[in-house]
Amino acid sequence: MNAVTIKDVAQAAGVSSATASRVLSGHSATSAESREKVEAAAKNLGFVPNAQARSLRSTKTDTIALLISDVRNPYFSDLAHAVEQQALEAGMMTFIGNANEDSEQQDKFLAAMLSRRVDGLIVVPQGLDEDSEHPSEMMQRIVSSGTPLVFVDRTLPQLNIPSISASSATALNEAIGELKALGHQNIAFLGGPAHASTARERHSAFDAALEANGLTTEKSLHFAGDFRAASGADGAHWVLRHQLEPTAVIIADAPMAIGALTVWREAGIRVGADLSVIAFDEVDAMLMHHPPIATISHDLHSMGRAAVTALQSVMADKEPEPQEFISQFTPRASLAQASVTPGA
Amino acid sequence: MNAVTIKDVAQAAGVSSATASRVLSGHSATSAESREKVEAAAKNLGFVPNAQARSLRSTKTDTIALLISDVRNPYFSDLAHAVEQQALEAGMMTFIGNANEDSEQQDKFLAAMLSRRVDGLIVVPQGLDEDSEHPSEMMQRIVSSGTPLVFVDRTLPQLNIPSISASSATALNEAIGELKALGHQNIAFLGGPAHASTARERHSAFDAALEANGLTTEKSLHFAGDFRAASGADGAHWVLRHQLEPTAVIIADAPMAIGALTVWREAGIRVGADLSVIAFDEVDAMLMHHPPIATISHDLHSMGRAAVTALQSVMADKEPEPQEFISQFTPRASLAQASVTPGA
DNA sequence: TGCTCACGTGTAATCGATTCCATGGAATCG
DNA sequence: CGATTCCATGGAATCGATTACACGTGAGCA
Repeated sequence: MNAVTIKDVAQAAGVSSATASRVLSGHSATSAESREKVEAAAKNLGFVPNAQARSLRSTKTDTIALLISDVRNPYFSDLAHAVEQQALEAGMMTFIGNANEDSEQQDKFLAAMLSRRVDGLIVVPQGLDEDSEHPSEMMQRIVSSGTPLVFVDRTLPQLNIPSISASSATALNEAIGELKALGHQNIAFLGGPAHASTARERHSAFDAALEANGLTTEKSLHFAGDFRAASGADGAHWVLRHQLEPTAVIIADAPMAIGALTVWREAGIRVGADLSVIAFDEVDAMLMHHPPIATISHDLHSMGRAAVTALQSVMADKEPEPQEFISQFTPRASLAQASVTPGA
Repeated sequence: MNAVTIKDVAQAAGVSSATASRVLSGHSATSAESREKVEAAAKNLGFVPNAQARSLRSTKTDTIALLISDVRNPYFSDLAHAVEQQALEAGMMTFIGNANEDSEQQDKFLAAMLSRRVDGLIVVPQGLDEDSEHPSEMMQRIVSSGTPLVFVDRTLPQLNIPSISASSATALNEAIGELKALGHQNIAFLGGPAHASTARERHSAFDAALEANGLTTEKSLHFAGDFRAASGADGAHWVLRHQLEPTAVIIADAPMAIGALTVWREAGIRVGADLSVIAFDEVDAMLMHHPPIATISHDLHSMGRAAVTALQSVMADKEPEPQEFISQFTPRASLAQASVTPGA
């Protein structure tokens, strides 16, 4: 139906298509007269430029792609929102893709974006399933295609790609310090999947914080989840059955925390009395919980904006300055004196 | 960097670009020999077809767009996920756009999609701010552009567009019946913004359910929120101060419910004792709450799939069969005998 | 006055694929 | 065996914009 092209506009305005193009893209010099005529004609005919044709010739699409690992995780949807807003301000559309924590879907999306010749890519990289030496073949192709690329949240250390990430060291130090002051000795950690660099970072920062606070690190107190609610629930059962009877738990993301807290509620565990809980990611549900849950949070809005800015640097052939955000610890009533151990 | 075109592939394979194209798109008949040669050459050179060029000529993009009103609302991110998965199965990419409950952003996104010539649009329409006679000008242009379009979740009654929506009448009837059986008389409703058809539907179904159960509808017990957490919090305060001292509340979506429940927790109201609560949208946080919150939920996965299917019908110039999903009521421990009224 | 320069404009090439059309050779049929 | 059909293929047009290049005109300068 929309058969109105720039030629139609040009004809209606009585100029050539070159002039019409110049007016509509506002680049070269044009006379006030033809500018007026072309604009009137375009409006009149309801001209909608064909983005395909435009970017075929001009080799830019004004589109970037954002690949996240799970749209339904509020952490990533917040990030996506921040990226999208910032990109919009810079006049670019954002393709949001969903890897579903699955590197096959990731590759599919990346292939589609490559084929669409997006101007740049912001990726929360999926790790490598087993073969941790080589990032996925598709990721290699992206890199060798020369498409501007930055990583956000997670990174792949094998590749030398600008990354925007967060450091939880300071926050975990504070958190562990607080727990120790409350008398906790056995602190469990419900972590994320090892293929995510954030999960590894949080885990090692946890160990470092224990040591820095003079507590012993205990390998058996680490549970490997997958950042989803179901694994948080599994972790919650695991905590209850653990022979060291941990009195405090730190959980690596919000969905896992919600899963775990649901199990503890059902089991009659009193969080903030029997068990102290700290969760990564500040989401509204943590404040709804009774008692409210202490959190370690990232400034996702800033991270999203920083990722776009870094990408713009790469697109302009500049070296983006590396940036690391510091997470913040917020103590709340979910922290209590270590006293009774949770019954099974 | 990626200067490898189909001509390069053709040359490397020793055939013409026409043959190469035929092999790679798998349409017309090609000999086994050239098929083999072309495929080898393409793989060898790392050929990535240029989607712009392809769709410029073939006038299809294998891309649909989904416009939702808030990515950070789990309701919509679930819907987006369902749509995306279903579209992927049908070989189409999905552009997810975010209206932010704002019709200016909606229009911006729609314009971009129109310009990109997406094959179809699935839209959760924003209402009209004041001028409820005319849907936004951009929406009119979409319609007159002939781009296949379906509405999902919400609808715009002024336009005759296929819509996939949910009916909460039955579920609300059950819910109100249950509340009445528990002795509740004054039931408050924290609703959504009037510009959303779902908010209107839920509100009128609420009134109808009251009447059907022989309770009187009371206008002053309706609070107009905006589907976000902050307005839920406002609504919660409003409930506490209400002179009719409602003993039960129904909340129109999950973010508002979380906002409201946070306020009530802070105020020391015992949900499931002092106050009975039912929330729309089944999200994990509702089960985490102590006590778990009764919900009225939609099958978003099916709705998302149905939307894609309906869109495919429209794209094939067929009339999609209209479909309405029935929401489901799940009673939980947040419902209690009406007894004490909540103190202020 | 003559020359250069800048500016607005039109013509035509171009981006990278798909696809219409013509062609030559093989296969099939009477 | 000659005619017809079918199939694989190459040449060239095409999609709708941008843009390199050329041209004419009027201003500025010596």
